[in-house]
Amino acid sequence: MKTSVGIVDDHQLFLKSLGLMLKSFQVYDVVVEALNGKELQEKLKESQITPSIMLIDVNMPVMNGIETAKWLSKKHPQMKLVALSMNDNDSVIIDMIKAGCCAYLLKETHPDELEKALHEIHTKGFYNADASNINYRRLLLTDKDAVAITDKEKNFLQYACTDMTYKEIATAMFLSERTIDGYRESLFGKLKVQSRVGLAMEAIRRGLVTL
Amino acid sequence: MKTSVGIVDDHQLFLKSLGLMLKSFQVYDVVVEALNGKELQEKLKESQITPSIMLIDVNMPVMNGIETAKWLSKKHPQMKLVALSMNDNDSVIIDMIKAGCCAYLLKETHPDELEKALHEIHTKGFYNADASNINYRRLLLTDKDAVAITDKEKNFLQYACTDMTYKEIATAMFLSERTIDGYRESLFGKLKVQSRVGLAMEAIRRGLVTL
DNA sequence: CACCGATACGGGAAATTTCCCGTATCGGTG
DNA sequence: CACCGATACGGGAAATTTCCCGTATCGGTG
Repeated sequence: MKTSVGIVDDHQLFLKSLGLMLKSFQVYDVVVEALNGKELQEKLKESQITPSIMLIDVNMPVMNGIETAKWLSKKHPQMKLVALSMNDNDSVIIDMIKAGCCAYLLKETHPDELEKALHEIHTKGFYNADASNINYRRLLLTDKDAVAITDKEKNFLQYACTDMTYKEIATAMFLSERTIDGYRESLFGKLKVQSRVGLAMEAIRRGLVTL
Repeated sequence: MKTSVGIVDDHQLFLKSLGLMLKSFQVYDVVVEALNGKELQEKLKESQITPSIMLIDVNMPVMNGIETAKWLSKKHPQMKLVALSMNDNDSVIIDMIKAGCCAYLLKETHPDELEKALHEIHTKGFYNADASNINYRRLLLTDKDAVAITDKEKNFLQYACTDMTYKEIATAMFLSERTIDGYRESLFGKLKVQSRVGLAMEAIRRGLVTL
């Protein structure tokens, strides 16, 4: 019997063609396809299908890969989750692993590696992309200084990545300039930067704000 | 006889699976696959193959989509070029069209639309993604204020998207602070921003600097 | 209830950014 | 050769950012 696989990816072309590729591996059946986490939730509930393996894109509208992985690992703990992404942004990899993914594959992976990965996940339960250049040591290091950013700070970050002055931001957030100043100082420390430009860049790099 | 197609995309998974999808349309033969423009150049020269249609990803390392499209339209003017991208960044679309692409498709396009597009391109020579939300009016408007950015300015932009102060940037570029100041002022005008943060954001948004 | 951490805010100085005023050189071009 | 646009640079003021000093409130928690 073939192994059932689900795919969630907002790029339809990739979603469908990856499905074709999985089928070409002969041993997999694509039983669910969705464009984002929300759609996946609905399809899983409706169809009562539970694939053994789920390939999850990280960047998706409506409901992103991290939320999706969290939901799946809570709702279907036996399901093997595989994160699929284009950028090898460290903090995102960590988040996906934390959210319950047992493997992280880049989209520049060779199909053969995908096949090998899926096979190992199915048999051994995990897969380490040793061939890829993911540096686990660096990962753990960055994890150590992975920091908790409050909702208010995140909100401020959005404004900080803007042409607005701090005074304008304060007005927009209905807060005093001094309060804003506190957020800034706190974030400078957390993200290890020294200027607003550095802050904005780091925020984008970490995916804390969407451009 | 089947129509010959080439694909250039740095994401191997996408490259290969898209190839499978094209084959599944029955009337296309994928004759060349490359991970970037440079590799494509070599493969085309070596094999002496000239596909009728070339699908070109915009974001690629080594040699990106714009350069690749320019080279192809000069070297193989009869080849139909199709830009393939994930973001619908206006200025990039314009650049790809200018570089000789006769169509621009997003990766979130549905496979049916891709099939339709390829068919139209093959028969009529062009394709307009009317179903997609590309707003041509907006495109032309942004084109009007598309501005020429000099190499020096681009170099400065890289530094501006950094934690460095202008003084440090000046030192790093072996120029006076005043000269740097001129670049800044010029770019503020060209990109219509009023602060360094705004400049940095716009630079990233337009793909002028890579994060 | 005393203490603490999170949150909000004020005053002010130093550094940096932004914007204005100029000048000088240099390679075309009419 | 006079003129012009591109490039490089200097001086200085105003605005903004960055960083320091505080204080006050409030919801837990020992």
